[in-house]
Amino acid sequence: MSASQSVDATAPSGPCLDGRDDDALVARWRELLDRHARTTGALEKVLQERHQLGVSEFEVLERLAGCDREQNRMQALADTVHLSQSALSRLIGRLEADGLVSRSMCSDDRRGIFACLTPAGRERYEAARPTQRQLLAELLND
Amino acid sequence: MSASQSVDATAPSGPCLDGRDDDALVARWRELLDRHARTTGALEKVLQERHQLGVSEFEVLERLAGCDREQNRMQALADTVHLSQSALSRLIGRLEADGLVSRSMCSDDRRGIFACLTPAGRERYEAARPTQRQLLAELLND
DNA sequence: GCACAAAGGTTGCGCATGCATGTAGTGTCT
DNA sequence: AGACACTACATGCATGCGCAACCTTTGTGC
Repeated sequence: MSASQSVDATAPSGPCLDGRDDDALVARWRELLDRHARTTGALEKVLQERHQLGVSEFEVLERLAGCDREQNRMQALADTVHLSQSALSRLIGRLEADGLVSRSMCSDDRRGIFACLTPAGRERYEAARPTQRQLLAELLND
Repeated sequence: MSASQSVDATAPSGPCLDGRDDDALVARWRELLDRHARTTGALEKVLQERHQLGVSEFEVLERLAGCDREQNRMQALADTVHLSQSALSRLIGRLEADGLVSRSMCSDDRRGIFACLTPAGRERYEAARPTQRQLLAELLND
C-alpha cells in the first residue's frame, strides 16, 4: 500500500507546494493509523472474548502488575494509558466491580487514591498476557 | 511457566527471565500507543478549534479530495479510515449536514452511494490541511 | 485560625463508536 | 417469475470517552 499516486490531495485544484515531504509524512501518518487500528481492533476482540478484558483494561492491569507497590495513583495511571481522569476513574470502577483491582486510600495524602491488583486481578492478567503477546508478535512484526 | 513477576514492564533494568523479545515487543507496542495518542489528541484539538473538524472527518475529506472522481463508496471509505460502516454513515451524515459533502446515488448499482466533496468541503479541507501537516511534522519527526 | 487557590478524584452530560437489526437492491438457481 | 442468499446503507441501542462541574483535601498567605 504505497502512497505513490493517490495521496496528492491537492490534485486538480491546488498548487502542490511541498509535495514530496508531504507525501512521506502522510504515508507515515497513515501507517501509524493503520497499525494502530489493526492492532487495537484485533486485540480488543480477542481479549474480550477470551478474557473479558478490553485493551485499556489490560493495559491498566499490566501497569499495576508491573509495580505492585502501592504507587499507582489514579492520575499517574491515567497518564500512562492515555486516558482522561474521568475515563480512568470509571475504568477502575469497572475493574473493581469485577474484583480485579481495589481502591485503597493513601495515608499521607488523603485525596490520593491507589489502585491495587487483587489476586484475581493478577490471575486474570497473567492469563491474558500470553494471548496479548502472541497477537502483538503477529501484528507488530512486519 | 513461571509467570509470577517476569514482565516487570516498568522496572528500569530488571533481569528478564523469559523475555527480552517480550520486552522489546511491549516497548514497540507502547511506543505505538504513545505516538498514536499524542498525535490524535493534539490533532483533534487543533483541528477542532481551528477548523471545526475531527480527525476522522479530516481523514475522510482527505480521501475524498484525493480522488474526487465519484468513486467513493461508503464501504470503501469506511475501510480506508478504519471505521465501522455505521460510524462512517453517521460521519458522512454530519459532513453532509455541514454542507461539506453530498451523497449521490450510483447509476449502475442503486444500493451503492457515493460521497462527494462539495466546493465548501474542498475549501474546508484545503484550509485545514496545512494545520494538520504542520502538526504531523512536529509530532512525527522524532 | 480563616480565607482562598490549587490538586486528586468522582459524577452529569453530550457525543462518537460498534454491534445487531432493518430496508432496499442485486445476482443466482430453479 | 419466485425464492433465496448476499451486498450496501441506514438506524436503534448500549457503551466508553472527554469536558465541565463538583466535592474533598492540601497548601499558602493574611
